[in-house]
Amino acid sequence: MAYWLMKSEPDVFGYDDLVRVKREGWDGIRNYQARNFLREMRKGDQVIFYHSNATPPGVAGVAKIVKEAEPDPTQFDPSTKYYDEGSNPADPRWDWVTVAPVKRLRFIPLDELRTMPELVDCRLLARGNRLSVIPLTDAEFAAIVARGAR
DNA sequence: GCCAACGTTGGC
DNA sequence: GCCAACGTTGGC
Repeated sequence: MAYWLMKSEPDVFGYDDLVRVKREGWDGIRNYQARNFLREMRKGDQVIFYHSNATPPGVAGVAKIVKEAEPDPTQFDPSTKYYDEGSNPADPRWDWVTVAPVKRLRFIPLDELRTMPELVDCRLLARGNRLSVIPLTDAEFAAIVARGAR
């Protein structure tokens, strides 16, 4: 099983929203590196749900992959801000995965994540990091879950 | 292929 | 609202 961290802006879609809707297509990924990670995800992989652009930013809970990558329908929908006129329906450029909630964690603010020795090498904390889908090691995932269980 | 301009992300 | 980081675009 693989582990991931995915960012979402809680003003748009937060962990509470995931709990409410029970499963959600993770739309709007428009970065090739992030897309390639989406394509590596397998059903059952565990995901740390991170609130970005929030006050404060931080980890909100655990989710899981319930459906593997398939074309993100918003790329073909001009009414959404994720529309990509350059994407060919015969060979779609962007994918989404479907996620479901697993467990809410005690909210772990970014400042606290920065104090965790297990996360010193995590891309989330790297200067200038903007990637919204990040692979985690087993140890990083376990440390975050343990921290959020306190 | 280089690189300047531009747009976006995301913390603060 | 500001700005650092960095990905993308497009002229050459």
